[in-house]
Amino acid sequence: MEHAIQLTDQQKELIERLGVLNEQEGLQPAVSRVMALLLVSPQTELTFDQVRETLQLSKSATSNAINMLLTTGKLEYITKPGDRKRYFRSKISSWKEEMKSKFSNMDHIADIFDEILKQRPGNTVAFNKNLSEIVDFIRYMHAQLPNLYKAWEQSRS
Amino acid sequence: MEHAIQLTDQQKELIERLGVLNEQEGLQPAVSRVMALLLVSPQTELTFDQVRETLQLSKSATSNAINMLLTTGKLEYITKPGDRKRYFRSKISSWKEEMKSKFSNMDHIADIFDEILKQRPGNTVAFNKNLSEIVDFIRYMHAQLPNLYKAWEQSRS
DNA sequence: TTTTTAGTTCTGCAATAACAGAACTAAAAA
DNA sequence: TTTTTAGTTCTGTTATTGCAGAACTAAAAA
Repeated sequence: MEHAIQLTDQQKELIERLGVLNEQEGLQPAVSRVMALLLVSPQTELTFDQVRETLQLSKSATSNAINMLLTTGKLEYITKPGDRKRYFRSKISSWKEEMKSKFSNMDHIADIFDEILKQRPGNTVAFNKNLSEIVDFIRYMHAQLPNLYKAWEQSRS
Repeated sequence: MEHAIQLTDQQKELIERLGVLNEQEGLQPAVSRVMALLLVSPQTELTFDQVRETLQLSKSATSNAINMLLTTGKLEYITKPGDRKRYFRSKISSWKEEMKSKFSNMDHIADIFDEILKQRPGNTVAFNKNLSEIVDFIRYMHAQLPNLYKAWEQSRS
C-alpha cells in the first residue's frame, strides 16, 4: 500500500460512478476506473504503481489499461529528470474531441441509412420518407456543429 | 424456410454492416440484426417467424430480441383482423429520439465532471480550468440543441 | 557484472454473455 | 374438447471477457 493515493469516500464514489458511465461507453471496468482516477485524484500525475495500488489492480490489468488509454489518446505521460518512472495524466483536451467524434459517428449511421434508402422498393412510401427525413436530420445536425463550436468559442471571449 | 424473406446479397450485407454498428452501441448481435432487418427488408412488417427464419435465429433468441426492442421503443407491432400474428416493424421515429437522447447523455457526464471539479483541490489550476471548460462546452452544446432542432424543422417547410 | 526498476507478455481461470433447443403456456381454431 | 398457433420461459452449452499471477525483458543503477 505504500504507493496508494489516499482518497476520500466521496472521491472513491465519484470514481465508481464515472467508471460505470465509461463502461457504458464500451470501456472495460479496469480501464474505466483508471480514466476516472486520473480525473478525480488530487494529484493529477500518477505513476504505474500509484494507479495499480490505489485501484488494487494486477500489474497486467494496469499495464493493459494504461496502454489502451494511451493509444486511444485519453491519457498521456510525462517524465521527470533523474526519474525512470512515467507519470500518467488525463489528456483532458481529448474530451472535447471525444464529444465531437461522438457526433461524427452519427454521420456514419446516416450514410448507411442512405444506402438502405437507395436500394429500397419505392412502394413503401411512408417508410422511405421517414427514413429520408432521419438522414436529413442527422446530416443537418452534423453540418451545423462546426458553427455551434465556433459560437461557443466566441461566447467565452 | 417457408417464411424467410428473400434478400439480395446487398441487403444481407447492409444488415450485417448496420448490425455491427448497432453492436457497437451496446446491443447484442441478435438484437442488432433484428433491428437492421426491419430497416432493410422490402416488406416493412414482419412476423415472428419471418424474422426468425430470415435471420436463422432460435425461437428464444428471436423472442428476447423482439421484446427487448419493443420495451426500448425501437420496434412496434400491428395486428390484422382475423390474423393472430403480430407484425413487427421498425419505429423509425425512435431514431430521432435516439439522436436527441445521445446528446442528453453528455449532460450526465457534464454533471459528474462538475461534481469532480467542486471537490478538487484548488492548487491544480490548469487542470481545473480545463475541466471547467469542458463542462461549459458540453452544457453550451446541449443548451443549443433545441434551437438547432427548430432550425432544422424550419429549413424543411 | 550483477541487481533493481518499471513495466510487458504469457498462461490460466472464473464469471458472464449469447444463444440453441426443448418444454411449456394461453388463446384461438377446429 | 382437442389441437394448433404464436409465442415465452427454462435449462444447458459454448464462446468470450476480464482479470490475476507469474514469468519475462530491457534499461538503468549499483
